[in-house]
Amino acid sequence: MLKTEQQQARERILDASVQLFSQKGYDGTRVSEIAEAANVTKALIYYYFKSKEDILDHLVRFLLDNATAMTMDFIHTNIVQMIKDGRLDILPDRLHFNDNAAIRCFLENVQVYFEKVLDYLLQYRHILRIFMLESLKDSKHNTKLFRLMDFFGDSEKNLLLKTISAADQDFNYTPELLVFKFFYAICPIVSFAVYYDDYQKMSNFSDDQLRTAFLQSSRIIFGSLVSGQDILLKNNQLEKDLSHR
Amino acid sequence: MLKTEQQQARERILDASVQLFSQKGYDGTRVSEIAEAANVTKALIYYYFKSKEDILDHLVRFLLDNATAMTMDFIHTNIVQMIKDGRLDILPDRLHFNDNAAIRCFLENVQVYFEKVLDYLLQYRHILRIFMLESLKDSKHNTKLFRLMDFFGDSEKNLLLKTISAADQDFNYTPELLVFKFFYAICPIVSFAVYYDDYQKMSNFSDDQLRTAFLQSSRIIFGSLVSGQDILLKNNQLEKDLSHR
Amino acid sequence: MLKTEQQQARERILDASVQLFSQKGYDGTRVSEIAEAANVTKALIYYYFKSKEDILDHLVRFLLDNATAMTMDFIHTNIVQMIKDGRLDILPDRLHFNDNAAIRCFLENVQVYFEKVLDYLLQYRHILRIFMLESLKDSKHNTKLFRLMDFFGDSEKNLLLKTISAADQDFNYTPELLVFKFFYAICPIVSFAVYYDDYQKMSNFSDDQLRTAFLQSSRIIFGSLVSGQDILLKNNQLEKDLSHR
Amino acid sequence: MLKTEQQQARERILDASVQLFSQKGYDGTRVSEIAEAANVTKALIYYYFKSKEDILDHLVRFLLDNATAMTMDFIHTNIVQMIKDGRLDILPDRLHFNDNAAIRCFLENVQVYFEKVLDYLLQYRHILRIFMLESLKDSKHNTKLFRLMDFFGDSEKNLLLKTISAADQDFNYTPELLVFKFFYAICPIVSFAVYYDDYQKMSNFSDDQLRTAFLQSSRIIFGSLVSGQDILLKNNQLEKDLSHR
DNA sequence: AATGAATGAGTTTTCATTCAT
DNA sequence: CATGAATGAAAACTCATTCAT
Repeated sequence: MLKTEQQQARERILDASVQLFSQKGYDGTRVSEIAEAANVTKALIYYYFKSKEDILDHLVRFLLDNATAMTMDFIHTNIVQMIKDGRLDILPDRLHFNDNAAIRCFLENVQVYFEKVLDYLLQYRHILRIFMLESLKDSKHNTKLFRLMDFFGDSEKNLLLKTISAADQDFNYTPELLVFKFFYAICPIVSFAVYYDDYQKMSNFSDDQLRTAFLQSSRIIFGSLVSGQDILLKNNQLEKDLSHR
Repeated sequence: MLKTEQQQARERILDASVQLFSQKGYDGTRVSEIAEAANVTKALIYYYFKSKEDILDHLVRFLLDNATAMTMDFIHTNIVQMIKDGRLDILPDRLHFNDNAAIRCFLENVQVYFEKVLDYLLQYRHILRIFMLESLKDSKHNTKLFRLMDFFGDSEKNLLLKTISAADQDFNYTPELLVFKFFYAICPIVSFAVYYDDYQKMSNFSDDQLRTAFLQSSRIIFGSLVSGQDILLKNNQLEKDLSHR
Repeated sequence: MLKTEQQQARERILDASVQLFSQKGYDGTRVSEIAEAANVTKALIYYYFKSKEDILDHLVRFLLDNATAMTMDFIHTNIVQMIKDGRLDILPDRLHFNDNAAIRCFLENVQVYFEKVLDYLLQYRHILRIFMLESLKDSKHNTKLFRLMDFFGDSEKNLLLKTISAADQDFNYTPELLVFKFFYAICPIVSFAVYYDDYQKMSNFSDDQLRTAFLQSSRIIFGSLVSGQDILLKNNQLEKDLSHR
Repeated sequence: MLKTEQQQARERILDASVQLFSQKGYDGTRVSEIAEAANVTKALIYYYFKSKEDILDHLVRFLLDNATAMTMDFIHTNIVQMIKDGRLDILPDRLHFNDNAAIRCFLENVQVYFEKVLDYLLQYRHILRIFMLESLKDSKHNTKLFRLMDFFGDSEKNLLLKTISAADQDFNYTPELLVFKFFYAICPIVSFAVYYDDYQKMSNFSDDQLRTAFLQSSRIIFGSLVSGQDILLKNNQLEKDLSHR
């Protein structure tokens, strides 16, 4: 999707759509603009896609499919593998790690996964922006951002994910912690990707600086993805510390 | 804007616009839809507003003015007042509180202010949603969300704010800490307001439960608004703690 | 619909549509042509009508309503009145006239009605042509020509018609006689109206000559509308006569 | 044209066109629909036919050629043969039969011919429907239905037919009788073929029943094809009879 | 003989906006 | 204040046709 060479017309149309939809919104983009940007005729767009909306659907599906694949990969490589190795147990109420090494290993993997997710979101930040734009409207893609944000992908069609998702629910995540996770872990990373270009223009950070700054910020929140309750506890402690200073 | 009684036509038009813009986006909303929803004729809309965009401008200005007023109020009541009282000093590199009581007072005020902001954002979450929708496009309201998010209001036209804004920059906030603040403090609260209705529908929380859960989550992050560096330090500590468990 | 003075725009649109649809068919007519012929802008057409098809629907409904009204009028003035006067009885198996005068009266009324129908069809022959064109396609107006042809109008929505229609079924019309009636009474008169202009151009008849010639031809078939069986009997006789000449 | 086996592409295209043109009209049918129905690509259609209109022309010519052939066959077998046999004379003002046996023979032949025509029209009723659809518009096939209806075929290009056609004009058919013939003989049989499927669906007749019912009805009208004046005379008689009953 | 890709020139429809009253 | 009627400009979409292979 990022090739700029002599791409096939269909891909050029998709690319142009990503650019324009993410800049001007779906409704704000004219099919003729897409045609011009993709250097094809309007009619050809309708040769490849049933309608303007069909283009959007393709983009949404593309992102969703990728996200799903990546999530499944993580689950497989980490959760499932550690369970097989006997280093991790999914108890009714929590993940149980056999030893500190297991915890450390898991945390490192989460960290790696987090960075992979971040890079993925950054790579497709334009589509993500379209996604966000649409999720804010009550369009049919309304709920899909939530799904994506939960990193669960298209869970309805995917049995494995369903199982893990169920497991995650057993995770003793209280609804309150889910609120925390959603608004203080997922929203920031999505926002980071979506506002990346705007923020960069405003701050004059280099790509690397910005990415590093964000990752550093994220580390503050990290542990909570595993054990939010601990964070809350620690933090109460924190507040006391601060106030006793 | 929230009266449902026998409102005047002009207000009904604004109300209908808020609803529709926030549901379908600016471009996705037809003037005729606004007319229908407001129970007026299209022509009357053009009697009260110069153009469709003029309606949007009014809404944006309304939110911005309110936000500005609220921010200035906070600055006055806390920062300025504490400086006058000699309890707070703005040094070239940081805020300096004279004693623990001052810190505690400040933190409490921040907390109160935060809740006020939250309620404000929740009250006008529909307009905020429009704001967000527009900020994601490269419309002329593009940059305004950033300004709003920074609680700086319409800084160009406001000398006092300018001064304070400048002061804030001296705040010894490293650019890295601004990244943290933006993505882990501002984004969450804005997202919370914007996705409030969607999240509630999904989670079946009551208004109170959801608000409380979010405020509780926020407390984790709070201190960092004052002293982000400390949080970062504490957090490194946290990680060590976790791994030594 | 036939005024040529300073008509209202809506009527001019309908008139232009009748002309064009009947000349070029519905599919063969462009909305822009209607606009030009009606001397209005394309946009105004969409101000008055939901779509191109909506125009067609209006025309169809117009003809149907008129036909229904005329049929009901006939039924009232003749059938119902004669029943009230005790001159006509609807028996399970046939119409029973009390005396020859009643038959003669009825036949005269049928004749008058027939001419009224003919003039009506001639007046609206352009709409009828559209009707026929559409009934030949499997459009949604497919079945409506049959209804119109049966002079029963929109029988579903009309209780009185329903009753009479039911009476007509009791009329001892064998299915075979209905075939005769449809193809040798209804088809000719409808065809006459629909092909009127073409036939006239080809034959150089004056309006009066053509109309008279057709009415004269019709008289041959007439009795059969009342008592088809008789005609069939007589006709067998006829054939014998002819062959014995 | 009715084979369903492994037809050649060209025939499948023609078949599909017949189906679609007769269902949706020429203008209402898309080339892509024909392609789909014929299970060929659009491009192949343009390999076999010059244009969409070229397909229609082929169908029209096909029907016309057949009708011409059939008419010529009849003329040859009956008129010409009877003239040769000295049983029939074409006088300047009328057909003259030598004896009753000749009349009887001619009438029988007309009857047989009529049934042949009926079966022919029924067989190609779909093309006939297209024909009728086009004749109602002012397309270039406008006048061809008249020609077909007159059983004259494509008279311009056919010298023999021209002669016969001329003879027919000498036939002492008054213009009034032509009106009768056209609207009460030709229109019914054409309508019967064209509305055959619709009528059948509506009436639940079997093929045989419907055909028989129509032929029976036709017998009433028959003589008039030979000697309309007699029918008219007889009919006046008929009316008197009825009224004296 | 066959086709996937491509298109010019239209088509229907939409929409923000204006205007006479 | 209020509105029904009107519209220019442009939007989405269509379609018969062509062309390179």
